[in-house]
Amino acid sequence: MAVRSGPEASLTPTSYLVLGLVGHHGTATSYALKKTVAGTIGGFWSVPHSQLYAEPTRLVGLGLLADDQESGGRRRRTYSLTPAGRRELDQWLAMPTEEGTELRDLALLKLYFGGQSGPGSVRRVAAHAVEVHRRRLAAYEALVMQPPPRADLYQLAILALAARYESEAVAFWDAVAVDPDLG
Amino acid sequence: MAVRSGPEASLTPTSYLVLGLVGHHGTATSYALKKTVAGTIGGFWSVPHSQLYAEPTRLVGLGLLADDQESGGRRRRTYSLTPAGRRELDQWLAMPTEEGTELRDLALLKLYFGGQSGPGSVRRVAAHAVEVHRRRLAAYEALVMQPPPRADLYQLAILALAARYESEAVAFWDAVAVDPDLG
DNA sequence: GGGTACATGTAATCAGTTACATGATTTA
DNA sequence: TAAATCATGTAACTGATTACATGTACCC
Repeated sequence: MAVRSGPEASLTPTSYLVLGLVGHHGTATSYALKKTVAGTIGGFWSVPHSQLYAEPTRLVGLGLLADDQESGGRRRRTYSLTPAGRRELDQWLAMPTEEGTELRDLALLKLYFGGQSGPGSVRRVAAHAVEVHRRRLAAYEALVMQPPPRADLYQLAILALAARYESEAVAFWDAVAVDPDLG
Repeated sequence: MAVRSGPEASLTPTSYLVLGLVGHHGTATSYALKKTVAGTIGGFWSVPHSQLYAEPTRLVGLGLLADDQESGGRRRRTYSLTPAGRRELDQWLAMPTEEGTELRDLALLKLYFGGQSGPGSVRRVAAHAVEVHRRRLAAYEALVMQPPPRADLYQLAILALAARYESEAVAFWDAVAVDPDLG
């Protein structure tokens, strides 16, 4: 007789992202999740919108979410945590993780092979990366100044960390753009 | 009659990672790729080893890699770039990317929902994250001090950037661990 | 009343993950 | 010679991506 229970084996980070967002909002439609992701976490943990429709369906099947579908009009589904879903989420949130941060970045991957592409390519890639990170930095700073509704201190702290990373990235790529040989 | 050519539509970042590594080494087995990834890029762009066996096979099929299989012993396959592969890689390396960095981090995701889990959980998750990032920082610093063979300036610069991020992460999580309420 | 952006999904495909399997070397 | 670790793959499954499709509300 096992002590642990629940379907945790089949849950992915996306599952917990959905559970967490629904838990945070109390109640949410897929579209609401999409908006939240786009506005905040999306910057450091993106999910395509189709997943935000598919995943809640799965979670309902697992008994972790309840859904309430409108009978008229758009017939849209509103999700909320079941007690089992709340338990599963809490348990996951309390468990430290072994993995660190993955800095997934195609531009860094290209730079990694910069020795094969030559200074011209490196300079162009770097110049563009500067712009990309500048924009992101501006977006994060705007969010910190004018936080989205329902944002709490943890979320603001994370935005601040992300902003710090972006500002380092700007400096980094700028240096590369100025001197693509890293002389 | 199209001007562009090649199978670039079906190539993923993993494909280019493999092409780039093979190009960098001149010639490589899957195992060699695995070692390189584990030692360097793995920190910011990880790939499971099974992909490093499957992907080269696909690339051979697309005519971008050539393989040379030992007839005796381990019958291992050694890959090298074909001219088409070199062209495809160069073209990709020269093209700036729109996407920025994704800071994929399960611990940050948990912290994002920290308001739902309480200070106790947050503290424990943070304390563990400090350790994880400390170890990574140490590993990056060791690499910078004693670079792997064949590492060039670009690769060292990236390691340095990663190290800077890790040291910020240590500070960040340490602050959270000390004061999980972010008072 | 026609266009455009918002809103809400479904379907097909496939890369990536996880798990399994096993031969070759080294070490104790 | 047994154990452990290094080296080299294969197989099955499925979550994620990409593309398609359509309804609804607002605006000019």
